[in-house]
Amino acid sequence: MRSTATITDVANAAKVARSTVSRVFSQPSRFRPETVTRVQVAAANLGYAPNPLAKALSTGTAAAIGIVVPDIGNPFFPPIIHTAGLCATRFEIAVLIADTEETASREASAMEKLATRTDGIILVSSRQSNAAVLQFASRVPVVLINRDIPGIPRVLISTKVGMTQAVEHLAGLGHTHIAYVAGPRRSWSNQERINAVLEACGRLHLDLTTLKATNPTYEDGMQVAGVLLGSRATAVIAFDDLVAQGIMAGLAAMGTPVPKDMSVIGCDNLVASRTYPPLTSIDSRASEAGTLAVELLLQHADKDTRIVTESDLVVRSTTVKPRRT
Amino acid sequence: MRSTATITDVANAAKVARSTVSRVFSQPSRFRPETVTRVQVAAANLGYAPNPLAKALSTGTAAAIGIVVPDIGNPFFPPIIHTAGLCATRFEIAVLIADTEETASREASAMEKLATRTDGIILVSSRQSNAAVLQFASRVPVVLINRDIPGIPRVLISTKVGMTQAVEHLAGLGHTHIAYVAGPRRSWSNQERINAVLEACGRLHLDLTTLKATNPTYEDGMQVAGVLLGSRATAVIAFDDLVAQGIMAGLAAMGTPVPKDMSVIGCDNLVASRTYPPLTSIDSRASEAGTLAVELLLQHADKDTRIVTESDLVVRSTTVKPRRT
DNA sequence: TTGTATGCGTTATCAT
DNA sequence: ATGATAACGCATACAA
Repeated sequence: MRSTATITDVANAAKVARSTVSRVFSQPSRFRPETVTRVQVAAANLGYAPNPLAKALSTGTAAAIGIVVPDIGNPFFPPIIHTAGLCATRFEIAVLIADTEETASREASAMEKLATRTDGIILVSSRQSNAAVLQFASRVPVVLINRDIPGIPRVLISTKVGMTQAVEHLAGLGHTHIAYVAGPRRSWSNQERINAVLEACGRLHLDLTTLKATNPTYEDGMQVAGVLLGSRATAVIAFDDLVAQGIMAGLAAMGTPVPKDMSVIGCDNLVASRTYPPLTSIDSRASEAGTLAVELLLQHADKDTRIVTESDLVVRSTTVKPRRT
Repeated sequence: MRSTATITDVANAAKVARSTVSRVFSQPSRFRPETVTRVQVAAANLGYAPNPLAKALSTGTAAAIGIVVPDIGNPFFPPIIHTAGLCATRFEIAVLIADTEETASREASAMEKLATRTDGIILVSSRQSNAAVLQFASRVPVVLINRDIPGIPRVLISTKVGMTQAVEHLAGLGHTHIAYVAGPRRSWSNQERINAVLEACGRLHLDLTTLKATNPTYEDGMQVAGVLLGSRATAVIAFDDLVAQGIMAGLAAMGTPVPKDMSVIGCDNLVASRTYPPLTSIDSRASEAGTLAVELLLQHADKDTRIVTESDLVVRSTTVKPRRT
């Protein structure tokens, strides 16, 4: 916190009362132009900037929000944080950030800490129980991202449409047996994705093999590649790009060319453009969620607000006709 | 900002003065155990938590720091932010974050905003002029990461050792002509890297071709691949992993197998383990810089403090003996 | 060992 | 149209 000129300094320099200075900044129209400019000049000369902390104490609103993510290092979150920050800046609002290292306890304490400094919290991919989150949200304004808890405003990054398009894309190419590599069982995203795949496969009469990547990592993706080759699937949809990347590496290591012998589709479209071959993936437009969440928080959105984002398939080079029909 | 129990509420409940409550939290030893527990019980019952904003106003220190990065979406920064946050949490200090979208003007205004809310700022890979940064640092405690401005404490993420090891590694494999693909001309990192390569090549009598990736991106890396094939180099060191990834994709697209016909080395070791083949890269341990910078800031490090981090080569699968000696 | 009083920088409520 | 003054929640110098 820096000691700069205070409102009192400006008031003295401009020969007016402190309250006048304060109001010149908020409602200049209420004053004679002469007074306004006198105050503004004095403020400029002294390099005066209002102290947000003092303002917070006086007004009861901190002009700051908190954003809590499981792991900043996960490439899924930075775009969300980025747009949230952009949006917050538009409203002259500061962003506090906390990384919970994927643990519920750290998440809880981080929220508690942030709550006392901010006007509300955006909780992304919470690892806590519904009950814990609800209890917290009853005391502090909260907006959820990627967690579907009735009673708390939330924005869900959906890939349902994209997943459906992915299956249809594969069916259109002539695939009749595909695999889905699932992510974290409890995750809302995973459940939505697998449901979409199930529905589309049923509708299009495709055989479906379901595999699991316990953790949505490159390493687990690599391990799954072996199992995948044991199935009769000619195409695979992975829980996310990271897993898809692992699968591609695993297949390559086993001498199976992608896409010739196996079509691969990722999800999130985060690193897909930088793989080789460039990965067909589902763009979830996750970054939009950051903006939406900030707006919801600032507008004190109704507790039943539930925004579901759109998504679509981005076809690149890893999906082709199956070798054997 | 949430309205919770205040120090006055606790004081009333415990039948003591406000100052007693305050001091029970800071120096419990000064009180009779009976008083201490009475206050603690009252505080616990009311769910009292000190208001950091009020404390900040009273003490003149905000118990918060700011961290300013050019682009959260760049995978280079999140690890730094992560460790900085971890370290700050250890000291019970909050972290405000700002993303400048790579522009000097946004960076300047972000720093100005953050300065009024925090006790100091960590400025990462600043895009501003030395003069502007110095001027700001004269008013507000600042620690630099990856910017070498005398007069401001700084931590530099060095890859000198790793780059030297990289050249030695290639020489050891039998390469006699290598290429270096440079990054942003003005960047401290780039200058340090190219100097290290120049020195090692001179010492080991290696021919060196220098190429440029105007922006350190995957796309520019791809474009460079063509030029690279026009040279007689049998190995290439890229400014960073992203460029290396682009080069690998470019080479693959032109039918040049890596590493058989071209050895490739990246830098930063951020995505290297997830490429295929896994990329030999230089681990710059960038994340350490976050911790170091926070410590420097909190300890009010001397203005001439200059920490240079270590680095080392991580050999994976993209570097082998040259085909033609 | 504990209580009283004051100030931190701002906004807001009265006045004038 | 502007000024005086009381909060906001806490820490601290000073008393007792």
